[in-house]
Amino acid sequence: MQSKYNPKDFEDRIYAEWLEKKQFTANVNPNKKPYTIVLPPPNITGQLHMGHALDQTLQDVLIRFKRLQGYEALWLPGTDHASIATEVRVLKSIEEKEGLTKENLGRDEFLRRAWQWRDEYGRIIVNQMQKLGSSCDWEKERFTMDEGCNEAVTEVFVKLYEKGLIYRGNRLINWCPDCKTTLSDAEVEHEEKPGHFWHIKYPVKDSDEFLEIATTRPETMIADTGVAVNPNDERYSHLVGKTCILPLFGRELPIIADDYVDKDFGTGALKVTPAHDPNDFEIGMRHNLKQINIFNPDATMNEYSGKYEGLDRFVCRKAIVKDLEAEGYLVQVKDHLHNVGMCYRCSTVIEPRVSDQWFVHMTPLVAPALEVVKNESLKIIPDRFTKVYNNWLENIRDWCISRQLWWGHRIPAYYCQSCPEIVVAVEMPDVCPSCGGIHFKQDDDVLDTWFSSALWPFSTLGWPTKTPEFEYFYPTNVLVTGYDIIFFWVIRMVFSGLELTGELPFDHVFLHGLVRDASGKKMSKSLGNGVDPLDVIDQYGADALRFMLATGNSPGNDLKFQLERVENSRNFANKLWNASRFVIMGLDGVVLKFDGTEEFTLADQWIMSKLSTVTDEITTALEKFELGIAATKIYEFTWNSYCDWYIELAKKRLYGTDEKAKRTVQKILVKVLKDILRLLHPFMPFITEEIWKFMPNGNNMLVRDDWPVSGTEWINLEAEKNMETVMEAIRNLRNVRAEMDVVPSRKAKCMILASDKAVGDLILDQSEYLITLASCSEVSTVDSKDMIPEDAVSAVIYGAELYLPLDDLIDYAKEMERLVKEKNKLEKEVSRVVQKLGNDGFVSKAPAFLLEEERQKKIKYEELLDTINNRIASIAVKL
RNA sequence: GGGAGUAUAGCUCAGCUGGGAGAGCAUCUGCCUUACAAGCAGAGGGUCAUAGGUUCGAUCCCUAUUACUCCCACCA
Repeated sequence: MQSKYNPKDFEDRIYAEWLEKKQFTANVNPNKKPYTIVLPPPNITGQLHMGHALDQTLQDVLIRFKRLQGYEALWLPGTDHASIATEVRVLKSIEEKEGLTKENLGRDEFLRRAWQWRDEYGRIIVNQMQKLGSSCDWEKERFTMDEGCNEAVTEVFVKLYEKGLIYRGNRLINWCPDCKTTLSDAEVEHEEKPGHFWHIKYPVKDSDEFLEIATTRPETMIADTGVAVNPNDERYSHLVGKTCILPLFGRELPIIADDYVDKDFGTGALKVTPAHDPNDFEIGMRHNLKQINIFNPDATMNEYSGKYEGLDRFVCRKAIVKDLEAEGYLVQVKDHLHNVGMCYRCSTVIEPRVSDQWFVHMTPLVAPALEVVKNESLKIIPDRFTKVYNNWLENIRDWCISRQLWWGHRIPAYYCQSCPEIVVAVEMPDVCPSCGGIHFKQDDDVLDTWFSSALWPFSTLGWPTKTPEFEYFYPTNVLVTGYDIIFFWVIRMVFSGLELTGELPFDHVFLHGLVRDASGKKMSKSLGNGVDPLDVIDQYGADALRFMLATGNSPGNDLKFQLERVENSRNFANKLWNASRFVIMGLDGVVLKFDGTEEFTLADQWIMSKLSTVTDEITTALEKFELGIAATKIYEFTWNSYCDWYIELAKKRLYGTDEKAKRTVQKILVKVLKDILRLLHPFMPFITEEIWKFMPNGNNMLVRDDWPVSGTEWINLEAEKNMETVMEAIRNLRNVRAEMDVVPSRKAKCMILASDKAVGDLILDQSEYLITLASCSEVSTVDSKDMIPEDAVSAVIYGAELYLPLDDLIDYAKEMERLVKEKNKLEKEVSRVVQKLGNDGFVSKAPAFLLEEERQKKIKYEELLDTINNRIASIAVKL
């Protein structure tokens, strides 16, 4: 093994071995319990970013943990066709390279290009995931538009249609004039933007009165078909039922009364534009108002707009305002902040429009989805997002699922060319059931990309066919994804799974946050602040990146990406690498198995006891999805307990001549290291696998069925306590020496003056560690102060004073300073304890163990303080 | 207009069921001590946002306030 950890030497090779030995392949296996995660399929729009790396790291930690625990663990990978996003990207790239448009290409050629795109990016994505170490079962890789998923989508559409849950309706929908397609409500992003309130006079017919109307969108007046006021508004009640004249156009508009109108907002009079505003649409329905569509698909004005025809909507707005002003209809203009809906893909302002579309009828699907959260069969982590989940479902409207795009699942609806009949079926029908006609045309539209995503947990396992895989692996166990797609995806999977399979698709949702850059901004291509996971892997290794991502934050919180933290993780890997190297080099190829004849030292008992505890804690943390806690624990145990202490404590025996002692310490070193590798493997799979090869009996791979069990028989609190005392002594000695500026090479005698004989004996018994770790030349006990030379400094622990005679090296002023500092600290502690114990409330109400603890502390601190005070007194005379 | 989150060391963040505040980085001091300078040893640094409340006891629970962030929402 090389002295520097160099992940490039082995990461790719290890991954290839895993694949070759089919370590990630999951099979139907009645002898094992299944554990399933389906990967949130990345969009094939481009390369993976740091957010994906986070998402996948969390999943990989969980799936590797379960695989090690002995589950038949399936992590099913795949990619998403991402209908609108991909179509936009592909078209843009074609336009840039060849100057061709969608229309130039035609549907078939466009689709051919899109599939090419998919193949290319699908490969890139798989490669990236493998670099990261994702342990997916690649043999089961899926794509949302592959044959099986296609079949599932069609089947679902037909089924839901037949059940009345999908219908075709003429409704007001969100239209993106740039993408030229409808969008669901979830796909519209709202942003508050400064705008204006234009107050316009609408003359009342056969009168010299005017109705003053306030609007933010004057251009839509072309489509006005009424004016509404509140029925209780006395200012206008005499006008209800009359007619007013649309300025500039002269059309007559009925004045109606509707409760929707707020008397106190604007002027209390509302122009009604049923074809281009959701509220007006509803009002229009109630009052039978005409709908006039005034926009072309690209949101330029259409033929209804008279002289404004052909103008862009915003240009038209200016023109109309100018004309209104010129003709004296414009009363005033006010600044106004209002919410503007925008396309989540291209940020173009959405145009509400009436149109024939396909919808999912949501009401019947909502109740079961709410119920599973209420009765806790579905748990969302962290819990606070259940509120978000509930709130969305409670206010949901029907889901518009048809898109005027080409890249996607084509809607299985067939229009008879001889009569108005629409047939929804898996295959194109032969004969029209109404008129007997034989010519059909399939609906041109495709489905919302999230329609197929909603089926992902089961369509990928073969559903609607009840394959053995589906029966075995479904329902899946946990869904890991970002909180930003709760609406788009998580909820839709839940209600789809419940409706179609009768089961929850997963019982836990584990949500993580977004990855931000070091200054807290969202990473994005347009801002250019994205960090490419591959670059980081190239520089620091995949394990370092993974470890940083897994420890960076707590569930549901955003994570700031900091290279220093990756570096720290890399250093940790290096630490482990070198510790392993040290252990392995010391083995001289001997087979090591505990045989019951070993004599364990205090240090051995201590590390084994700590190992048992930490194993237990890590297992529990992982089961509770507390990955950050688990990672921190293994980090601390490895670095602090194992490397900083145990290896140092082991060295003397390891280098010594006592063969038996040497073998014992080797056995412990190896045992603990092997468990560290197992516990760390979910987080750092590459390095742990690589080191594993060098372990005795490490010829198998580490990946499966090898999670350590916490050996409770090793737990030894007495040993832990005693070892802590020894460590405390060592720390104090080091501290004293450092404060006195005594170089390590200068060894000193250590004389123990024990007030508690047990402590004195313990230290003396473990004195070899004071010699190796605290630069002591020899250690001895003394019975009284008289036996200690004049020029000595002391380290005080509970139950003993440790004196270091340092002769000329002692600077008493410094020593005094140190002692006073220590004294102050102790006085604070003592007064705190005294106060606490003097509090009747505490004494009578606090739990007994705590009371006892405090009493012990009081005794301890008072004794320590006493000792320090004596020292101070004796030094004072020397100054 | 509703809802949520965050506020802890100079920076980035942990802190599980209330019981003497932690890590990494940065800073200071000393060390090439035969696994590791991507290291070792030691040190400094925090009225846990503010004000109340509950409690014997609050960083943690409750209320209000402030600041920042985010989500949802058809008042034109």
